[in-house]
Amino acid sequence: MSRYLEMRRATLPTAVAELAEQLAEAGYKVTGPRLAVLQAASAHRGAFSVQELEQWLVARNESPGIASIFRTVRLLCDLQLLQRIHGLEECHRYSLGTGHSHHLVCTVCGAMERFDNCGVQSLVQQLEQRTGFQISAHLVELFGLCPRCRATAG
Amino acid sequence: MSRYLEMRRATLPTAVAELAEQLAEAGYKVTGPRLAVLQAASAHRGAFSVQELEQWLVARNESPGIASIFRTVRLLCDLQLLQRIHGLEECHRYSLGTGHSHHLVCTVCGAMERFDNCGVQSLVQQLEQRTGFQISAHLVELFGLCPRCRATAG
DNA sequence: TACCTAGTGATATAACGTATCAATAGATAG
DNA sequence: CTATCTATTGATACGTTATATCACTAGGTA
Repeated sequence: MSRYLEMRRATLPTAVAELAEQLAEAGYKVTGPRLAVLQAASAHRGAFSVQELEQWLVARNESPGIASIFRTVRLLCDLQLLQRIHGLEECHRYSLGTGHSHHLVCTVCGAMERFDNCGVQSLVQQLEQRTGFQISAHLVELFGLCPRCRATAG
Repeated sequence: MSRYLEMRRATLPTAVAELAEQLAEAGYKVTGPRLAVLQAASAHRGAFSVQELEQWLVARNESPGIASIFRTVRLLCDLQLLQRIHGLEECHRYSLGTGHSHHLVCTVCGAMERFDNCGVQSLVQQLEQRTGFQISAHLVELFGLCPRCRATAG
């Protein structure tokens, strides 16, 4: 394990330490700015934007430069430790979590549920036959009101 | 019908004239810049970006200011005459077409097929029961190689 | 035809993100 | 433990996409 991570591990939530280990295993250095971004990300339950991470970090006087926050987010996306969430109007939110998945996002408060099986396989087959395309990726995201906002909004 | 549209109608492709009429019916003025954008949009078969519209218009010395191109694109989106296409990495492309639909986009050349029935109804019901969310919108976009690029790429 | 106001163009501004590059800090060898 | 090497950082310039502002223009209507 990285020396720096070993030194800081006791002060870190388990989830953050595990993510940091995955960084190290992938050959990336575990640095202060990267740990800070991991902490910020794991402090947000649902979907978050880079700006929200920055605000959280600034409020705790732990903020790396904005460029490093973007770089870390990008790195985590590349390593599939972070998922980009696509919205109807914007595509600038992220959520911690491994591998391929989809999101059901509350349009009021940003609360989020992940789900894996999106059931587009038969649609994909059908369209491949009809159009001759070879389909290699898909985007499925759902939007609505979470139970809490549903209650509040009436 | 608008006087200006009546005057120019003979010079316009049918599809453009029909879109212009829908603008007029919705209470918007049919203007030179708006007609120019409609012509540019209908000249592009598949998905296009605002920059591509601008280049097409500049090449024909018919380009309105970039602000008006953006404004018109936005207006057409609001009126559901234009659809925003959400990509895996970017969401800055558009396609002409009415109402709710989805897109199958070639990741190499941008060719596009629209489809209406995305078959997420049962997924939506299932998730509403499981999560308590009230789902009101969805995003379903597919990506792959079109027949032509598939042939070229081997 | 004249008038009113929606619409336009030029440009400033904003949001989101990447490129550059000198300085720094984490990892490794000795 | 220290020196060294290079990945990483921060500051900032830049790029792209898009909206806000505001004086001016042109399309619709009486």
